[in-house]
Amino acid sequence: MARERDESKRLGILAEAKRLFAERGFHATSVQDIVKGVDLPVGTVYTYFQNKDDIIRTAIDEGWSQFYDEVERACAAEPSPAGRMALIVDSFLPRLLADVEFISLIMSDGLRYTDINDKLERLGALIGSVVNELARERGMTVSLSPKQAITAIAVFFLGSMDTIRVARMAGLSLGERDVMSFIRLVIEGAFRISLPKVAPAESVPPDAGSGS
Amino acid sequence: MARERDESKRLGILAEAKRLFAERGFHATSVQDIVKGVDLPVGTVYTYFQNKDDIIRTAIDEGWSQFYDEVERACAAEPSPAGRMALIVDSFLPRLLADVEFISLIMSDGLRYTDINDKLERLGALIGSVVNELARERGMTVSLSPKQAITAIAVFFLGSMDTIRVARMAGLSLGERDVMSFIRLVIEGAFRISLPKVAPAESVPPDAGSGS
Amino acid sequence: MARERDESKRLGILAEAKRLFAERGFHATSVQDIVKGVDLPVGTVYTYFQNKDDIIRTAIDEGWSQFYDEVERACAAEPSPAGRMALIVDSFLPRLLADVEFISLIMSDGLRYTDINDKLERLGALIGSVVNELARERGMTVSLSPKQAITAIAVFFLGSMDTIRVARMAGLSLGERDVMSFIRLVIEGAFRISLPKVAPAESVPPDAGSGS
Amino acid sequence: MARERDESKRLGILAEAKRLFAERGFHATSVQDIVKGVDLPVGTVYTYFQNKDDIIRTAIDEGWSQFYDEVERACAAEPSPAGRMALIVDSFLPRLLADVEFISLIMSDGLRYTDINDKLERLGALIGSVVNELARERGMTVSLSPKQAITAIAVFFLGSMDTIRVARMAGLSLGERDVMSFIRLVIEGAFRISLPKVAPAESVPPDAGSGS
DNA sequence: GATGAATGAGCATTCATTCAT
DNA sequence: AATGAATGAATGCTCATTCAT
Repeated sequence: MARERDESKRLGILAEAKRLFAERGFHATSVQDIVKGVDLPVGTVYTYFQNKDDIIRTAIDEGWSQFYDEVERACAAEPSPAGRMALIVDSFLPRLLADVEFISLIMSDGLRYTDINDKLERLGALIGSVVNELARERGMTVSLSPKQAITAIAVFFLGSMDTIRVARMAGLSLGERDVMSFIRLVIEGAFRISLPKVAPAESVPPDAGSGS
Repeated sequence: MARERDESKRLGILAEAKRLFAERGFHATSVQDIVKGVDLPVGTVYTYFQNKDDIIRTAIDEGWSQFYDEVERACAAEPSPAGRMALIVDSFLPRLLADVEFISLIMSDGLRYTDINDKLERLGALIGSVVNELARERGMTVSLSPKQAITAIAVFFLGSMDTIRVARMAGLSLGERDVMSFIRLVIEGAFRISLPKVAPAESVPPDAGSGS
Repeated sequence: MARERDESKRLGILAEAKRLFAERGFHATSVQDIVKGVDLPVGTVYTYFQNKDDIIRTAIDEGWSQFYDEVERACAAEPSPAGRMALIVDSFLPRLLADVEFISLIMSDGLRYTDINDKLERLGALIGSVVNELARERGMTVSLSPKQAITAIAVFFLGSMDTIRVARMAGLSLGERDVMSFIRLVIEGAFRISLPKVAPAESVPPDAGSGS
Repeated sequence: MARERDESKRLGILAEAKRLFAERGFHATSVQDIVKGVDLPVGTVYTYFQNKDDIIRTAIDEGWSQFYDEVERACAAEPSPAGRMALIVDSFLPRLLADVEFISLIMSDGLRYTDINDKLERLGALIGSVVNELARERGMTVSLSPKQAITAIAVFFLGSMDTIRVARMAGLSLGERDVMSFIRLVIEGAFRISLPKVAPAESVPPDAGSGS
């Protein structure tokens, strides 16, 4: 839409901001830090963004939409519930886990700058429906109320992210692999299905694997 | 002979700092903000703490030890594994949940200022042993490896905290009650026991129920 | 396109800083004092200098180079050793003496912020060579070892500066004129030459006569 | 006069203050630094001294009187002018040189807190009279006016101190030994006498050799 | 008298944002 | 539109001195 040159500046600022916010936090990153990392004059930031808050808001919103759109598209293209579940667990969850610092930022400072409500409810509903369909397909009666189901999803999702992040920062001997294998175990146990083994998440490059 | 160090001042600073850190984050809270809330001159802070970092570190460390010591004492006094599990779920988890903002601070900014490794490992080990004893008592074979077990505990623990925090901040219609009931469901399902119903956590005053 | 760096601001800050440092010392002069004297907001200082140390360092380095370059140029343009000696004694020494407070600052606090080693060795070598050439021209054998010569130069140079400064600050009845006449006496006695009488140094305006 | 215990505290504060002032300068040394080094409560300082200025003033005044009294007594006890000169050069000058940082402090910050006028004039007069007597004894006519003589003394004295101090701090390869040998050379040349060689000044312990 | 906590103005420096160029 | 110097309130922290104990 805009000139190519301009959009690349905007994206450069966004990428560097995201990187620094994830690394040091929102408050510990100055606007001057961001432009230094991307070799642009300060003023430029205010051509593309209203203010510092707008940078974090945009980074979250754009990352999230890209991610969510892709999840939705991929799920729509996948005929079987089990396949959709495999997609979520094997493809999308690792991508989120690879970007754990930034997702955590979304869940902390981000909450002050974006409305995350809709986003979470849509994602929860999507996962919830996959879960329900899978249960139905497997001839199981869901013993959880809708609210319990959504709670379960939230606890597993946020718990996974947080476990990885805290373990990494605190130097615990728990990693992505352990969390992934635990999640698979839970799902395989709950639905009595067998999810295919996939390449370990560690092979996903940290900044390319996820748009969020 | 000189004026004596006034523990109530130290605690006042600590409490106000904890409150503000939880509310706005560490960086967004200035030392002047803290003293303003407790009506003390800036200099006083530096009589009781080395610097701003020392405030957060102390708040975390003291809160954590108080909490952990109490958990340990209560568990030691409780003869049956099921009783210990009930204690954790019905007494200690709600206390943590009541102080969710601050626990989250510990798990984010706090990681840069305290060594949380030991703390988490001790807590994980304690809960792990309760889980194991309960399983043994119930005549069950534990199908999880030790690492899977610790992962499970971390995911449930951190996921519960985070779900409540995010839901609260983002205005989702999920609450402490939902998370508690989910956790009970999981435990009752896993061990085929029935945990007694207790008073809802909401009745616990936010700042008195937990030293953490 | 943006506003350009304003060299006059930089020089204004430098001049005011130099004045205040000389008057009260480095530690007793605050950055706010400096900007107050030159009617600029604090922040501006940090556009032109990295920090307070950088101000004193720059003041010393730039002043010294200006001074030294001029001495060197003038000496190179003067054919006879006696003429070079006269130049040093009658033109450059008075300029240093006129700026005695700041030179003293260089020799005290300055030593902690600049590398003065090179500067002094170059100046010492230059004066030393003038002394040697003059001695040779006058058919005298130098009875001082090189180290004794450099010591002599240092003692006379620093002693002159210090005598004037201390006398002025302590209110003694010794002045620039006395020190100058003593130095001339020593040189005239040592080399059996007669240095021309020049205008008294007091006529040199304190801040214009020397860049140092 | 006061109780032994008290006087030792006062002297301890004075010694530590002198050490720190010489090392870091007056402004860079806090009162709390001083008491920390001597393990005394802050309040004590204000029992013995009116304020921080009073510490430096006292350190200078007491050190100076002790030193001057001793010089005067020793000179009075020494019958020959040459002996008095030897005393000054070989005994008292090295003691001052050993305490060069503090003497320099006297000559810089010290000038703002003490009246040094009298001290310098008395010392100058004493040295001046030794010089005169020695000249008379050697059958020489003094070719310097009284003011020139006092200037000469000041330049040599302050120049020696400063040369050593600057050389030491700037890392030049000039030392006490060089300065001492230069001073002897000048005196021996001027009076055609031979001063006895003495133990090198480096052997004088830095803090015991001088009361100043 | 001895003590050391209390005090708050003052310090060097940063930073989001503006706006002259 | 692009630039980056300008701005000054705000930051974490220090410190000489006082004074309750």
